[in-house]
Amino acid sequence: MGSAVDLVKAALSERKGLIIVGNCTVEYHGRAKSKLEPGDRIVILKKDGAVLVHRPSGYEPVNWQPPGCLFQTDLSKGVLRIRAIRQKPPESVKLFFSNIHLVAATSLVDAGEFSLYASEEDMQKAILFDPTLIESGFRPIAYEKKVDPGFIDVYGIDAAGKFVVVEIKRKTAGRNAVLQLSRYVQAIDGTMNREVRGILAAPKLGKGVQRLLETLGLGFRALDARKCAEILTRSKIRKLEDFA
Amino acid sequence: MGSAVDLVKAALSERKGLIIVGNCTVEYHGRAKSKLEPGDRIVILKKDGAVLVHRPSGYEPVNWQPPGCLFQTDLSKGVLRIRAIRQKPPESVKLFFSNIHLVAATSLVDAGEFSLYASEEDMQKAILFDPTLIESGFRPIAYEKKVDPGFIDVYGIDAAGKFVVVEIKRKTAGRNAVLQLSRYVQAIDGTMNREVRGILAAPKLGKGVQRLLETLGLGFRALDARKCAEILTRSKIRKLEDFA
DNA sequence: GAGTGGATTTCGCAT
DNA sequence: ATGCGAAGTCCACTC
Repeated sequence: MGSAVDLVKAALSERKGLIIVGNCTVEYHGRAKSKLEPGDRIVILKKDGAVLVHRPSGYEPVNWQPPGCLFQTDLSKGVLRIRAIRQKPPESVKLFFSNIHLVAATSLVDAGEFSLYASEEDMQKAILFDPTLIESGFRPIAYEKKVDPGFIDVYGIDAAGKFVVVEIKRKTAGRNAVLQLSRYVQAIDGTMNREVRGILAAPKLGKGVQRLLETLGLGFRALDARKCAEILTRSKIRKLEDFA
Repeated sequence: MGSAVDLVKAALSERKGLIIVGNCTVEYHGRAKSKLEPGDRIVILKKDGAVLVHRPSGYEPVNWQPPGCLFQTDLSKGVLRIRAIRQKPPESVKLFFSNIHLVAATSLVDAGEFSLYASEEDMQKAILFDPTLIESGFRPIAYEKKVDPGFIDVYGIDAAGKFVVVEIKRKTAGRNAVLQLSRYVQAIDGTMNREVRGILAAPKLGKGVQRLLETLGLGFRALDARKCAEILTRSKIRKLEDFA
């Protein structure tokens, strides 16, 4: 236990990462507060001040802090105590280890690039690259256009010269997506003397959403994020700025 | 490396947890897809089939799977390969370790209870326990009352016999909270022949929200989640059902 | 099984 | 700094 404390102290002072596996309790005070009774957990303290406390099961950490924490540690009556303190918002996570199974100080090097495909942004790029994904004759004018309620994903003119507002969802579109699109159309409609159409581009519609779309006079275009990613792979367009 | 593979295989077949620190690449295919170039990472495979791939910095895992994955592993040309496969939705995370710094098979026991205080639900409970938190003379009738647009947090009658709809936010209330409250008031108003008031209970209001509230004729009551938690600590009320 | 809303959400971007 | 919306969100809960 004593050697574990030394290792922990050394690692924290050297801004190294730490992995600790052992029996502990956890207290959290901040935006909310929580208490975790004793049990075996995996704790990761990262060099940027992030904290993760993982139970043996589950995806989410039971306690945590985003990057930016300062660490304090000491040994008192056989209990290794670690405090992670955050300034904004003022929060703290306190760990009390009564038993330690494993401690590892790490100096990890990771410069590997991470690439994610088939996000909503990919769908947006694909539409700008090939506007016929929306409909024949559609010509985009702008993307991320600011209007009162928020940002319009894609905005343009159709074959007949009408304005078109496109709302993109990478998953099944629900009521909220339709209402959002509707608000955008209303907002544009109020400033234009030309007819404004709204088109929802998503892989599919939730139950009853089709009816709502029709009621509000909005359109739908089936569009799959994966296919959009493939279109981009075949094109040379990589950045949104390419369409500026 | 060979011994690491044996340890990994043994751990996975015995449904133990695994912690692996080493240099790897990661591929993800599923709802989206991603590629992570080589670098040092901390990988946790939990006994329930959860996967976490952590970089040396940051709160969020760069790749992951929620519980329910099946694991496969093998060694090929000095590369330890681990595949985590999920059925619904069909997804996979593939790890390729070229170098392993640490492997630990774990059999963690964690039965410790976790308690979280000061959630939105706690504010709701506190209001039901002490309705004067809203205003003197307020009497709650129902909570989580279903109306067309959603659920009303708390619903009751004020000192003058008017209906009151209370919308609770545990953080600063924004425009959406006001609009949500407004929709609830409209919905109730349409079914009642009595005047309906709307009160937003939150620690504070976002910018411009005060004006919006006034425009819509709605009220505001400052209410702090921490204080609600303390009130509940002093009371014996623990479950919403206690107010049924 | 799908739909809805919350989260100690976190994160990123724009005002 | 604040605000707003997306996320491979996850998760719990209702219909």
